[in-house]
Amino acid sequence: MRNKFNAIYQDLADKINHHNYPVDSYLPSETQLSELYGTSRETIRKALSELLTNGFIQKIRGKGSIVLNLQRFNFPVSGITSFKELNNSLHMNSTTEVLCLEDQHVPLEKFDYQSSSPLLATYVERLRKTNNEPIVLDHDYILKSVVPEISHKVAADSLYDYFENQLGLTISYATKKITVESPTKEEAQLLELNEHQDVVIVRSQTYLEDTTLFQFTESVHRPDKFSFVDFARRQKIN
Amino acid sequence: MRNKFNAIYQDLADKINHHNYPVDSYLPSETQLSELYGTSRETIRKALSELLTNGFIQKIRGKGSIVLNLQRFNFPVSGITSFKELNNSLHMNSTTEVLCLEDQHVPLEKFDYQSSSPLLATYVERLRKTNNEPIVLDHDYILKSVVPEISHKVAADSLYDYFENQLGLTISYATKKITVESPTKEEAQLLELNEHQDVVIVRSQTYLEDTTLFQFTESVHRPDKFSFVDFARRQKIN
DNA sequence: TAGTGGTCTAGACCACAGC
DNA sequence: CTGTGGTCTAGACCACTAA
Repeated sequence: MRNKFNAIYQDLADKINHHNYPVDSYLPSETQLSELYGTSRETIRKALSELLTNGFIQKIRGKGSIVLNLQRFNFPVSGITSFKELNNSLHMNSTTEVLCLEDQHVPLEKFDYQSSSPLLATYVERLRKTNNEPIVLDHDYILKSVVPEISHKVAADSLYDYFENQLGLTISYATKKITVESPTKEEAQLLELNEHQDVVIVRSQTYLEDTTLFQFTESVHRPDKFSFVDFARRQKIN
Repeated sequence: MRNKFNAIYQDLADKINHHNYPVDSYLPSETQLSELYGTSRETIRKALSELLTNGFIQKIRGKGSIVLNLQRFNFPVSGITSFKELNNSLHMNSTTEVLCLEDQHVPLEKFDYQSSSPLLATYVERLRKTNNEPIVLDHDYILKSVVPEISHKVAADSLYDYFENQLGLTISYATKKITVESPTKEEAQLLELNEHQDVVIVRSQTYLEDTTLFQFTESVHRPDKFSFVDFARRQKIN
C-alpha cells in the first residue's frame, strides 16, 4: 500500500500477530507512535481506528490502546471473501468442481429483489470440497451487463481474482442473509446429506464501488460444516 | 449526543431515512456540508465515514456521496443488540418468559474458553415468543465478579438496560459464532420443534470497554424463524 | 478546467486515569 | 499534576470525474 495509515495499520497488525506487541499489553501512545513513524497524530489515529474495528485492539481513554486476544477471529467469515482466498489463508486442502456454466436469468424471487426487467447472467454452479468432503454448493449469477463472459477455467479457479485483477473491477460491498431451509433433492445428494437434514443458505448481493449490482450468490452449506464467526461492536439503536 | 460529528451523522441518517435525501441521489459535497453545518471538512468526513460503514451511502471519488437503498438492512441483527431493543425498534409483539434464574458456573467447554479457575455467574434462561410462537431460547451467564446480583424483574425486562442505565456499565464488543446443531430434549420441547429438526445456535462472549469479559450467551433459535442479515464491505486478506 | 473525495499535517482544547 | 485518548480546526496537496 502507498497510504501511510494503511502501511502503519499493516505494520501494527503484523506485529500484533507475531506477538511483538503481546496480548494484554499496551501499544505505544499515539504521540509516541507518531514520532516512531514520523507522521502526524491524526494519521496514527486512522491506523488505530482500523485496528479497533477489526478487533485487534481496544482503546481506553486516559490509559492507552490494549492488544486483544482475538486472533482466532481474524479469518473473516463475515465480510466479503472468496473461497480461494479463505483456502489460501487457512491452508485448507480444498477443491472446486464446476458443475454448471451457462447463461440464465437471475431467479429474482429467491433474492427478494424487485426488477422491472429480467436480469441476464452467467450462472455458475460449483461444489466445494475440503479433504474430499462436500462442504458448500455455490450458485452464482454474474450479470452479463457487467461481465459479458466467464470461461470454465476462471470458474474453476477464482471469480474474484478474475474480476479484480483481470477486469479491473473493484468489489465494494454486499448484503447477506443467512437462513436454514430444506434442501432440494439435487442439493441433498451433492452434499451427501442424511434424510431430514436441513441446509444453511447464505444469499448475497454484491456491488461494485460505483454502486453497480453485479452478482447474486446462493451458497448452500452442509449444516454440520457451517460456522459463521463474527466480531461486533456495540451500537445503540436510536 | 454532544459530539459534532455524531450529531451530523444522526441528522444525515434521519434525512436519508425520511427521504429528504432520496435513494440514488447525491449528498451535498463535503465542502458544502462543512459550510451547512458550520464545521471543518474533517468533521464532516467522520460523519460520512460512519454513514459509509453502516451502509447508508457509497462514496465515489470525483463524484460525490450517493445514497444507498439499504434501509431494510438497518435493523442490526448483526452487531450487539438486545432483544428488547429489537422488539421496540421493529414494533414486534413479543414476550419474554424467565424459566430459570440461579447461580451456576459457566460451562466453559461450550464456549471453547480456557480458564484456570471456574467462573461463577448468574444463569438466566429465557424463552422469547413473538405472536405466541416460541422463537428463541436464551441461556445467559453473567459473571458475578462484574454483576453481583440480578433480580427476576430485571431478567424479565432487559438485562442490557439494567447494565447500561442502572449500573453504568459500557458494553463495547462481542465475539459471536453461529452453528447448526441438534437440540436437547428440553430445547426441542420448549421451541415446539418437529422431530429431526436442528436448531441454530449463536454463542457469544461480550466485553466491557475496559476489556473485561462479563457475559456468555447461548441463543437457541428455531431454524424456521432464524434469519441473520448483514452488510459487509470488501476487505482484502493480506 | 473546476469540483469532487482521499490523504496528511501541526496545532489546539477537552475528558479521563492514575499517581 | 502528567499523560492518555477524543474532538475539532484550517489548510495543503493529490487523484479522479466530467464538462
